[in-house]
Order: sequence, then structure tokens, then C-alpha cells
Amino acid sequence: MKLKEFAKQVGLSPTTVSRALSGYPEVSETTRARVEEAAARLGYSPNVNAVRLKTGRAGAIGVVMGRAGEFHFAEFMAGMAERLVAEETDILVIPMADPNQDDEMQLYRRLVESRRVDAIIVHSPKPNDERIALLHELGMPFLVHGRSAIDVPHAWLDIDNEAAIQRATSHLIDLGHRRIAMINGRPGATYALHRETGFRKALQIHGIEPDPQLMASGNFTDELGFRFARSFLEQPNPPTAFVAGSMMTALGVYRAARSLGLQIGRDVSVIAHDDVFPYLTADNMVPSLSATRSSMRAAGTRCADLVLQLLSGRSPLEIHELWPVELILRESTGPAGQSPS
Amino acid sequence: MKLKEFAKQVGLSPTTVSRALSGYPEVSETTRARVEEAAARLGYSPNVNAVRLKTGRAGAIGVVMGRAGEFHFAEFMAGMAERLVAEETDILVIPMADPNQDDEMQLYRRLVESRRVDAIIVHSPKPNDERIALLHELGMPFLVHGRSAIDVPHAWLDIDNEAAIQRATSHLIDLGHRRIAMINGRPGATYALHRETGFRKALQIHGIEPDPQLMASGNFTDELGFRFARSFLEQPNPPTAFVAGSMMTALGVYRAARSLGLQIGRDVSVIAHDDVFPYLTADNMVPSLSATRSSMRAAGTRCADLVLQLLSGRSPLEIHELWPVELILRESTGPAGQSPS
DNA sequence: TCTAAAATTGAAAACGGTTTGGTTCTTTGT
DNA sequence: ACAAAGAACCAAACCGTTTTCAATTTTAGA
Repeated sequence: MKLKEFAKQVGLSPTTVSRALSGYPEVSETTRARVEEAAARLGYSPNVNAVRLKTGRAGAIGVVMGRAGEFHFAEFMAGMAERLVAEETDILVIPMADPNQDDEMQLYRRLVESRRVDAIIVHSPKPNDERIALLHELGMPFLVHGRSAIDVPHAWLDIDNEAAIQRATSHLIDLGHRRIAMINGRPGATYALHRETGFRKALQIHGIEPDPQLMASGNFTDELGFRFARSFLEQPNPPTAFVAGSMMTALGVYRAARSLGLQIGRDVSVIAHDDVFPYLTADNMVPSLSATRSSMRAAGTRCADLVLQLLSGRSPLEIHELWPVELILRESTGPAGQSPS
Repeated sequence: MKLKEFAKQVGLSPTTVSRALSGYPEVSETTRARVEEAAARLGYSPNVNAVRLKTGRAGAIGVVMGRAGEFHFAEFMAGMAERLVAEETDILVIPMADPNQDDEMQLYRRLVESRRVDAIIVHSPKPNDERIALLHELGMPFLVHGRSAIDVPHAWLDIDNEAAIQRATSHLIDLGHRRIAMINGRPGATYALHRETGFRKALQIHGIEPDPQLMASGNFTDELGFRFARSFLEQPNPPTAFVAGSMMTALGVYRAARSLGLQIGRDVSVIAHDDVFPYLTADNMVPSLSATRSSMRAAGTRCADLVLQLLSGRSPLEIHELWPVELILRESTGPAGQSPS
């Protein structure tokens, strides 16, 4: 059913019908009601592509998906979805071909030029992130999930990784731990740097020298969690506590400790960062996992919200949110005992 | 840069330019080369919205995302992305408001009417799935990931859940297990029914009566895995083996067994279904997990491929793929010993 | 060399809406 | 009662392509 046809049925001009449905004020309330009723009854809805062409709006927010099937991704998107379901806006997932640098820039460039999205969400930014510079230069509205030190105005939402890890580490130190290992996320991303800073600060405040032998980084997988933890624990002077980057990493750390006959919470303490997944909860691990916690889903919801604000004209300069992170203490952390021999 | 303007720059009519770029045969190769060079140099690319309006194509495949942040989802999408990155097709994620039945139908109806997607992928179908009937009725191309018994022609791709679980169960029986528990997925979905059938068949062939007290179903979370396994193991006549629906379920089962001092692979055997996640591998669990394995990512890639075929005219009736599932035996399965007292 | 057929190219009409710039019909103020 | 302002509506232009149909140029055949 096309507008022209529909308008004829209602006995009005296309102009008036269009205005009635779009909520313009210059149409009387009685006609508006009549039009809306008829639209519902006859099943008329404007052709999206025509609307988009005319208005220049794409009606979608773009999210570039990396190759590594990040398990955070689904949660974040579910969160976005929660906010966007009421709007006339969908989520466009853009696959990233290669982790190749140039290609990625090309991808963003083409995405902007193709006008398929009204805004873009940038994930895991680096301190000096080219994507941010590019999007700013191209004039595409965007929101950064995470933070960048780049000198370009941009909207962002991030969790306070530094404070979270500093607090977690301090807590371990307060428990008497002196040799603390850190398994961080992929190097390069700002969040990993922030976490490292938080870690180092906590050590420094308590006069502990960080040991590069106890610091590692890589993807958030149980595999790496295990490998790093195991190799640390097999060192001559092993750590008594771990700060782990993710739930999956923590699973690996648990496994490594167990494989060496160490009891978590007594022989070895563990704190991990928990993005809150419905299918794997820190509370349920054995022993339950102490964690710095921040809901990835909530972040998705809020990011969607902020992007909508951005699109309705709010300045990116006003949109900066730094979320505090909870520290939930459970059974995986305990006082440092005598080093197990 | 608009077509008209660009055409003028190249010294050709918009018609010819459009044809040159779309690969039509009636334009000479020399002009095509010239146009393509100029397009690259001047950075011209057609306005997507205009193209979509004119051609009626949306250039996107729709995937409806349920509320439960399924961890499978990201893998499947990553797989789709792998195939679609080369095409001019993106993935549109449509958030589902409520798990409410009517609402879901409304959602699909509106999605089709809005012409935002060229095709839809339907997940976790039920034997008599209304969505399939609706999409068929509305004439929207779609592919079902999973299977439905509904009497409506449709393209589908599924893994052989029944055979997989039957084989897994048979293997446990061969090892001497007689009391085998099953923790299945959400009731209602065909895949859960198929798995149950496979389970029952294996028992029946060996003359074992299925015990409803040892069968449960629910979301794929570690939480439910733990709860069900724990309650089963605490029964007077506990199971000696488990068939678990997912990796997360298996984590819960492991935990439950450990919490009761049972050793997996000796006191209790476990086989789970593994969708192959980069961040949590069956091989790395302790003890390593025997599993029925099928790559969710590969399914995503193939589904994307099949949808493209569908869109280029292949009949849905020809598109039926049933993937065999591997059974990988590892340490979590062993001969049934004497019942631990 | 001339003509019919084939290969290229272009002009203009869609595609289905939104929005500008009137036009007509009511109100309101005096 | 009359002009001016306001309310409600409409005709037509436009968004940026693709595609039909027709015109022009080349090529091939005799």
C-alpha cells in the first residue's frame, strides 16, 4: 500500500497524511486520529527506503564486529537492543574483514560514505585511535565505548578500569599478598593500559616493586588464563594472588591452581573482572569468585541511549560517562598464608 | 558527490555511469574502466538509500535477537560476517521486545512490511513454528537454522542432534552406565526434542527404561547445570553419567560433581554438546570434556551462504542441510565403576 | 560502398515518500 | 462588519538512483 493510494482511501492529500503520521502540529487532532486509525486498519506504513532517501536518515546504528568472536559482544548488543526496541532504529553489524590496519580504516570510510548508518559505536579504542580521528574528520556521529586519549572531541562511555583494578589489587595487598600476578587483556587497548596503571599504582602505594615476570596479556580465553597462571605458579617465586581480566581467564586460573594442587582462596587468591553474563556467574564458581563487576548489558543499553541523544543534537562534548565498578568479595580471596612448598 | 555531478565530471550520462558501475554488459570495457578509475579517484559511490528505494532491495539479512543474551549468538554472527564481508550485504539485528508470542509475530510482520531486510534467519524453531508459517505467507525469503516439522516449504540448515545424542548416550551405555541423566535445552525447541529422542532411542535399544527423574531442561547456564546435576546426584539412586546440553551446562555439572567429592571420568561420566567457542574449549577443561561437537561459527557462515543463494533465486525446497556431529571422546567419560557410596 | 544488425550511449520516467510554499477556510480583534 | 491572523490542508518539487525506450554510432555482411 502506497502513500498516494492510502491518502485517497482516507480522502486526504498525501501531504496531510504524511504529516499526520509524523506528528506534525499543523494537522488537526481529529484528522490525525482518523488517519492513524485508517493506517492501522488498512495496514499502511511508509516505505522505509523512501523515507530514508528523502530524509537522509539511515535509521540504524553501526557496530563493527571484530573477527574474534568476543563473548562480550552479544551481551552488549542485547543491552543496546533493550533500548532500541522502542525506537525506529536498528543495529547494523558490520563484519570486519581483516584485523589489518588499513583495511579497517577503509571499512569505516566506506561505511560512512555509504550512509547506511546514522552513527557508529567504536569498541575497545586505543589511546591514539585512528578510527576516532577518521570519524571525527568525516563528520559521522559516533560514541566510543571505552576511552581514548586522542585529541579529538568525542562522546564516550567507559567503566573506571583503573580504579577497579587498583582497588582489587589494594585489597589483595591488604590481605597480605606481596607477589601478585596480573593477566590483562589484549595489549594496545586503553582499558588494558588503565588496568595496568591501576595495578601498578596499588603496588606502588604499598611500596611493592612490580615484577614483569608476573604480568601477561592476551585474549580473554580460558586457555590463556590457564597457560599464564600455570607458568607463573611454576616459577621459583610464585605469586600468591591473581588479578584476572575476565571470567574466562578466571576459569583458566582456577584450573591451573587446581592442577598444581593449590586451593583457591587459601593458597592462591583470585579476583577477576566480571562483565555479568547470564550463563556464567561469579557467585556460582567454586569457590565463588571475587570480582570487579560492571554490567556489559547495562553499558549497551546506555550507549544506545547516548547515541540517540547524540543524534537528536546533543553535543559529543557533553557526553562523557565514567562508570564506577563494584568490587564484590567472595571466597576466592583470602589472607596470604605461608607460601605453599 | 552525486551521480549527476559525477557523470558530468566523467563526461558521460548518468545512465552509462550507473551501468558501468553495476557491471551491465552493454557498456564498453574501455568506458567501464574509465568510470571505475574516476569513481575511485573522486570517491563516488551511489547513495545506498536511493539504490534501495529504486531496486527494492534492502541489502541486509535480518536476525532476530532474543532477550536472553545467548552466548551462541555472537559466534553464529561472526560466522555470518565471515561470509558476508565480501558481499554488499549487512546483518540487521532486530531486538525482540518481549518473549510474548503475539508480540513476536507482530515483530516479524512489521519487519517484513518495513522492507528493511531481504531475508530473515529464524533460530531455534519449534516443531510447529508460527514464524515459519507467517514468513512463508508473507512471501519473505527466510532460512531456518534448526528444524521444524511444520508443513510449509522452507529452507533449513540443522545439525543432527538426534544422532549426536543417541551416539553419545550409546557410548555411555557401552561403557557400562545404566543410570544416565540428561540436561536438555529449553523445552519447546525442536533441537531439544531431537536430543531427547536420541537419548531415549539409545536407552531403548539397550533395553533401559528412561527415568523421568533424571531428565531436566532449561537455559544453557552453569547455574542450571549445577542445580540439576546436584539434585540428581543427591537422589537415592544417582546417575553415573550425564549428557549435558552445552559447555556452560557442563561447567555446572563438573562443579556439582566436585562439590560432592565425585571425580569426573571415574565416578561420574559427562558428555556435553560443544558449539566450539574460541574462549572456552572442551579440551582444556579438567578433566578434558568428551563432547559432541559442531561449529556454530561454521553454521553461521554456511547459513549466510545459503541465504545468498536463496536471494539469487534458488528454491527453498532444494536447501536442506543436515550436518553430522562429531563425537570427541576425552577424559570425562570412563567405564561405570561401582556406585560411589 | 551501402545497409542491416549489433553495440553503445542518453533522455526521461519511475521508486515512494517529505517538505516548501502556497491556498482556502476559520477565528479573532476592533 | 471587516481586515488580519491563524488553522488546516494541498500541489508540486525533490531526494539520488535504476531502468525503459529511443537515438546514435560501429561493425559486419553482401
